[in-house]
Amino acid sequence: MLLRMSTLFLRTLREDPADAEVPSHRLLVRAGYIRRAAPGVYSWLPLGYLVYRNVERIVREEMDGAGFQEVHFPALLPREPYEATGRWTEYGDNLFRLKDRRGVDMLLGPTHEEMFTLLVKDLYSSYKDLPLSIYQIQTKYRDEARPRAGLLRGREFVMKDSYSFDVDDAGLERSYAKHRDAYIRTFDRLGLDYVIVSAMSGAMGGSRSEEFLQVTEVGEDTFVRCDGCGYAANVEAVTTPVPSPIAWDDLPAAHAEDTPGTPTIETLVARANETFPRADGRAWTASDTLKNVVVTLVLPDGTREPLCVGLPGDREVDTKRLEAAVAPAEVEAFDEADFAANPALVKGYIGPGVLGEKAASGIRYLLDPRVVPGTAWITGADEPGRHVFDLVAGRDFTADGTVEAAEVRDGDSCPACGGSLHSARGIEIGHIFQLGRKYADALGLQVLDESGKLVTVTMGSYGIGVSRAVAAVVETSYDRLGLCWPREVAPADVHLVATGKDPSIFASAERLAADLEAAGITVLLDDRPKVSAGVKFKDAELLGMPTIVVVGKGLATGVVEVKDRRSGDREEVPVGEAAAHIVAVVRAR
RNA sequence: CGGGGUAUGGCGCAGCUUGGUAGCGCGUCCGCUUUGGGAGCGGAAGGCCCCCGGUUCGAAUCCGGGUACCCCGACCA
Repeated sequence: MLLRMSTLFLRTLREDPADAEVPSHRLLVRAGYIRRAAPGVYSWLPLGYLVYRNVERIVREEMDGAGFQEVHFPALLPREPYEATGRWTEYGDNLFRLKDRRGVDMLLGPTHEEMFTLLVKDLYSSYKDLPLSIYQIQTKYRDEARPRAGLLRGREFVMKDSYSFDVDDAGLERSYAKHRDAYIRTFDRLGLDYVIVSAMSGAMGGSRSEEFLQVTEVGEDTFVRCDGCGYAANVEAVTTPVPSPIAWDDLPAAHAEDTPGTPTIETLVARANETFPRADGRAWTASDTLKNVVVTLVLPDGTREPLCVGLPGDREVDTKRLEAAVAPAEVEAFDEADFAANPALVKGYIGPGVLGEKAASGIRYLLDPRVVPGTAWITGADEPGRHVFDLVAGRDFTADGTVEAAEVRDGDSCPACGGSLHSARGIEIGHIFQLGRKYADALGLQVLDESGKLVTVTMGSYGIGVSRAVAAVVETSYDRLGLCWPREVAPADVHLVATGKDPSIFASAERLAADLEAAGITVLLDDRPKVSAGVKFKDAELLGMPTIVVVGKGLATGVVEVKDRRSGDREEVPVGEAAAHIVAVVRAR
């Protein structure tokens, strides 16, 4: 393939676009790879589409290589299947809905679990047909509340989605593992710097879920990693190491004290140190207090119920973690009206005494895992201006269970090895789920097993953001001059710059380009006449082909210049050997 | 859905405080010169100044109301 700058449909921008901040967005627009068509909707220009197709090709090769079969569903879908699984309403405003001329509801697919499940149900009915893994590469539509960062979060985007179908859990485990391996190969080929983190399966149901996160500051997902071992988890899925219970034989009895004007943890700690100093001389801190945070859960059917989370006073409730823990319910703040409806709760002085399904308030009470039996706390006495000291978990109060809802902080203990966790950000480039039987149940996907009994199929769901991966690749490979494509996704192998006014220079460049093309190398030839060398060099750096070849003033001494875009290394090569040399450079990686 | 910011030629911006014929750089087109780091000179095209209303002799500018976009948060298989 030979592309000519003289005729290429391309306009590079000299300055950064004002409405783009993250590097991938800024550079893809500036270098003329994409243009915004509408909020969160982008058009691909020739160079961008070449990159996109390369990424898609790699994804497809790895899927096919793993033995998965490609199918293709429509993006325009009927309402009924989504009604059957409840997602017509569950998806809410995020679903692009439309009506046909007869007023029949349709939608633009946000994901295709229903369609895949129904297709398999249509055709297959025996355990002998399974396992099966099929996939598609398809445009998806989600009416995001806030699209951002160019290709990273669009309302239209391309996703590769696969689904596995197995008769039993062991089969699902194998299908999941195959996808996991295929994803590792895919992202390695794309040159991404990623981690695999444990994730919550959340509302999707199922037992196991992992995300592939490209590590970068501009990512939207927060995850934690352990310094010591390989543990990594999405912040929603981090588990707290549970301390051993402590014997309470020697602990003093609980005693309520007057602590007027202490509705917050700060005021409480200050008052405690002033009026009730500890016997051992150490000062009270927020972590000695037990904070009881009440929220309202909104269930999918609209029912509202209060929930109280008890956690050490030095930590806040992380709403995302709490929501992940109580999914599919959503979490809302507990407001004044809610307090009025629950007179047992004394705002600012809530204690375990009234909490729990069997206690005065009847409110379900869940504890942070750190609050193990034998730990002693200062907490609300359920009377205005009073707190209880030396209230011991297990001895003086119990709860309805535990919940992972406390914020995760840098330095927290690793649940795997006890080391220290630290947080980082990432772009979700892939996600693999063990869905289980949620969709098969809802849509009635069953097969006959060996004994002739109907069994519900168990499924996995696996996604790669293909258009997002283009942006993710950029995030790993750019510098202050512009893009630096990895060879496998670059629009062309070589950017061949002809600079000078002597016709013999252009003739030499043409010959070299033809030789390279004949050898199977893709070439972007800058054959623009009357364009200064500086402009051509800047464009070559901005556009980011992995190898830049300059045919110019060196020709007088019989050499051309070969530069590596990423390292900046350059060497001079005799014209006669140039083609062979460049072929070797390109093939080396 | 909350908070902040912005809206002026293809791109990046000034002008607005204090109302008076819309400006700069880049890009584009023509001519000449130039050709190894976003060239020089001369000429040219291109603008409902986001929209609607108000004040005024006169509004890009002042006032009121919208809308859109960007960023942060909430949300996000």
